Amino acid sequence: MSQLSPGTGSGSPGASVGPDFPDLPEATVARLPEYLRALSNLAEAGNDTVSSEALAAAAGVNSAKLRKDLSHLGSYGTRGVGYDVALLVGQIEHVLGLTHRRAVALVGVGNLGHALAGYAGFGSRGFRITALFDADPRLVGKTINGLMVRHIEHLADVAVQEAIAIGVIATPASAAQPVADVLVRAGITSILNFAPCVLSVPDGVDVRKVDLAIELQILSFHEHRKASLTGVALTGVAQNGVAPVEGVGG
Amino acid sequence: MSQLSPGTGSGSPGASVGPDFPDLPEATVARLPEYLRALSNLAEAGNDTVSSEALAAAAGVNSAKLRKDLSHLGSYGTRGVGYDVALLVGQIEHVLGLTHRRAVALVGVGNLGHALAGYAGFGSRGFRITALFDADPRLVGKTINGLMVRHIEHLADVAVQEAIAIGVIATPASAAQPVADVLVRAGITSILNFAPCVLSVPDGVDVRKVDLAIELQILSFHEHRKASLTGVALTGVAQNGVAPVEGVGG
DNA sequence: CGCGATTTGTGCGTGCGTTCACAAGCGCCT
DNA sequence: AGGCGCTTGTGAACGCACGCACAAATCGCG
Repeated sequence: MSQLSPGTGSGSPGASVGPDFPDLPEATVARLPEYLRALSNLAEAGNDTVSSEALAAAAGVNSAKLRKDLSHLGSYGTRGVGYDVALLVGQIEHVLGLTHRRAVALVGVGNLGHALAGYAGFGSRGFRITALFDADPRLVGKTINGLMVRHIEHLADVAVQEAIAIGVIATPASAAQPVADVLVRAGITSILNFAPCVLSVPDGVDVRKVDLAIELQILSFHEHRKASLTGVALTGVAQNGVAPVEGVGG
Repeated sequence: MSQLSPGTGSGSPGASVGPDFPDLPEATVARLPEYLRALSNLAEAGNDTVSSEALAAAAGVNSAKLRKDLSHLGSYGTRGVGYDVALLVGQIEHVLGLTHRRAVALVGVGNLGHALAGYAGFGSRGFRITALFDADPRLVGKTINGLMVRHIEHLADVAVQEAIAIGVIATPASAAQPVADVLVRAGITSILNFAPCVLSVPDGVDVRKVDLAIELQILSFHEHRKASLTGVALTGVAQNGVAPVEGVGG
């Protein structure tokens, strides 16, 4: 996934070219958004500075890990004091490329796509869904959240015109690969895929996949395992400090 | 052979309660659902057996990794031939605890929750949302996909009565922690959290988090990085055979 | 001005996950 | 029956990530 590659020379390089962090560990990158969210909350709560301990707790990680993560993007903390919240917010936003709101194209306005189109959480965190597409003529022309659904054949035009670099696929699995091909051909280099299938894209295009059923299946495994354990050790050998559940088993 | 946990001698090895795989690597567990999906597709396509190479391609992973993953659950392949698709499907389903359909409670029937309640992908992959809850009286009583939305104060009763072990939180972030507390108190031990916040739960309760904005922010980072790179190395050192993007750059 | 309390930044050991490479095993063909 | 090609299963090496523990640095106070 982290296979980077030049080429795909797209668009204007003028605006915000900086000597950024090409070697940030992927695990760190995945946690930065979490820190950013926690920091935003802290900033809203009026906090000026925050210690690594407090921020780590708010982000649900180990404090040493947090410090190491942040150290990768420079020294923005003060020993004995902590981190400047506003400064860190700005820095993380810069690293994540969130200094300007990014345009997102959403393909597939079915059940899930409809919800995503109306999801407020995107707008407040650096993204704006600027175009909706579908192949179903019954959905084309419909307006969702003030945005009209267009036929997917117009995707390339719109994507280029509105400088859209991120696409979201919320179609059935059978349609996902063709849609991905269209997205790639339209110059989109980042895809968030909600369809339960593997996408094949050329190098230089990043794909992240979110599969809701898989998440549940992983939980199911642990549930199954826990059930086996309680079945085996039914005597109640409380080997962990789980709080007793009240009002159950009656 | 993969000798797993010789102890835990629990009487009957016959039916379904077995000393399962308590030490399966977490990374492997996270991939098993992907293998299962690929295998299901292969089975539907009429394939009887499949090689690790083919299955790995269908699941989007390295074949060595796939073999090692599968080896953790026993020898279900035949050298020189491949894996028996049906057998492997059954085995993975067994390991993941998907031999019976699991009941899921969904809390928060807003924008996203509504979509999840109607998402067909759950039903076909081992889960059934059997109860919907919300705190908003305007939503309580509404019927979604043939299921009535109940007030969250009834969650504990319903969860116990219907033996629900998995809960999905699709509420705003501000409501997520109280909802999680309610779920835990109702005896639910697995939570899938769509709210952008960290949940605090007692030991023994598993939480998985899906944050849609974070996924986009991770993509944004790579997008930003790619943009910087193309800005720096604009000459286009095409060292890979990436398909040229047409009609971009205007 | 110096000292102690506090917190960052990081070197290092450890464990996990990934990948390579190959021996072992299986079926098929002659 | 025997050999050959193919595929699995796994030992071993490698790299990454995590967490501990501590030195370095800063602030506040007497």
